[in-house]
Amino acid sequence: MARKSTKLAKPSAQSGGHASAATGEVPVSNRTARAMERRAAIVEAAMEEFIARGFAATRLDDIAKRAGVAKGTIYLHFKDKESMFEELVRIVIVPVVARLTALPPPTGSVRDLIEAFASNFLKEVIGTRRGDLVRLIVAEGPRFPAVADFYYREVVSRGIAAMRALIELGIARGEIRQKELARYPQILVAPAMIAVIWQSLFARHAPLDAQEMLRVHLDLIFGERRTT
Amino acid sequence: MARKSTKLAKPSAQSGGHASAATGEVPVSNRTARAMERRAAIVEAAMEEFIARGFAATRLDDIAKRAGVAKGTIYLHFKDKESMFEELVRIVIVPVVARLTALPPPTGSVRDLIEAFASNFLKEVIGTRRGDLVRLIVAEGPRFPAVADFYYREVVSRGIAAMRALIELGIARGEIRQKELARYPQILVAPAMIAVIWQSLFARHAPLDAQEMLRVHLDLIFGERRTT
DNA sequence: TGACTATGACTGACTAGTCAGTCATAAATT
DNA sequence: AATTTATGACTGACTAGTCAGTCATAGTCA
Repeated sequence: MARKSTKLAKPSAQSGGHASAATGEVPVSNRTARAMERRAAIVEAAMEEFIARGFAATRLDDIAKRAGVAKGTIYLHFKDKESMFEELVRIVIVPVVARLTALPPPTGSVRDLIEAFASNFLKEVIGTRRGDLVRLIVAEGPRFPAVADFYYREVVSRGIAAMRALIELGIARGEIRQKELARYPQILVAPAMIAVIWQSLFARHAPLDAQEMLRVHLDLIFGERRTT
Repeated sequence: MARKSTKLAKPSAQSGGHASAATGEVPVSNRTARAMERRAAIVEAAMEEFIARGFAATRLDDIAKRAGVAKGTIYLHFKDKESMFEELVRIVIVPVVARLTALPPPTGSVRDLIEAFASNFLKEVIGTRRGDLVRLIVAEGPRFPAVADFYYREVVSRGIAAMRALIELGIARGEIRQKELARYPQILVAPAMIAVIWQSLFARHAPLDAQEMLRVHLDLIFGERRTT
């Protein structure tokens, strides 16, 4: 098996190396930085491919091509396809949760708080690649208990708890009438989730103004808003 | 269910032949009936497998084994794996829609109507194999435009229209306050969809009393119900 | 500073295995 | 016997994962 190769010395050079030379940009210098960049490229490419084709139908060759690396390189960063998928979810989800979690500025009414939250969710998730990831988790969850567990633990249970706290505050302050709502924070969140799914599946058939829908939903919970 | 067939009798002759002779039961005699039975068994088996593993990861061999037929038999009924999946969705969805559609007995309040609808949905879909199918459609939809189109056309758009009509009636009768709700019937349906997904993904982590949640949601829309 | 060596990140041809779809043959039915 | 239906061994295309070999870079020395 002489791997062969050697191939033509492939002098021409263009490649192999990274273009660094020609353009002279050479921003990344040391190896580690380069490796991190590649890892990021792989994660990005993998997300695109998994979202587009689902786990089983995604080819590692395609991920490699899209990331601009050789297939073997993927295995320098991830154990196998499955754990790549699981890590991928973590890598992408964690920062989103962090950002979404870190923004409760304890000011104003509960409705304002929730509205701020919703507006962020709208911007960060609905209709974005991130939203597609959520759909992907719904899709692959049953086959990846690890992913479903992670998602439940890190996103769902936290989100539900946070919403419940907000609802209880709203009830205490008299902003929310329906006391039972605290038992099912899912109701508060449901339209946002539906919006995520709708954008992935039906936007082409019937576009949905998610922002407006969420506003109407909040009006339903808090009562129509007086024109400020 | 109904793995059925053949089995029982199954003398020893495991063989392919059908036991018909031995027991003399010969329930289904003519070919067409037999063929229909087999087709149904294939559909049933395929649904189980697709739900459990997703489209790409499902093996036709497994479907055949589960259905109790040879792989080749599948190809007597379906052109290929892809069109089998598409037909499957139609075959399973159509009767559900028919049943769900056919039940508006024009009696009582709008809330009663919606409640009847919800209770049916609860019984027929949430937490059942059918609910899993819905999740599967959400999962595979983007890769099967034909399925997404069909589902939008036959289920979503009809459902939205029906809900909108109901909401408008409720508004006209003074049962529903929020007039804007008619613009987003999705809000009315969202908790039910969330319940479907929740049961597939998170029931093991945190069971959800879907019926109670839907009741709370209707209370939110119609106002708390007086104890009848 | 320039030349020489050591390192390990990277490559991609290759292997072993999987699975959709076929078709020659067998079984059942007429 | 002729015809229709069912079977399952088989094929060929495809792909996850491997690993011998390459080469850009970091490190060392003069």
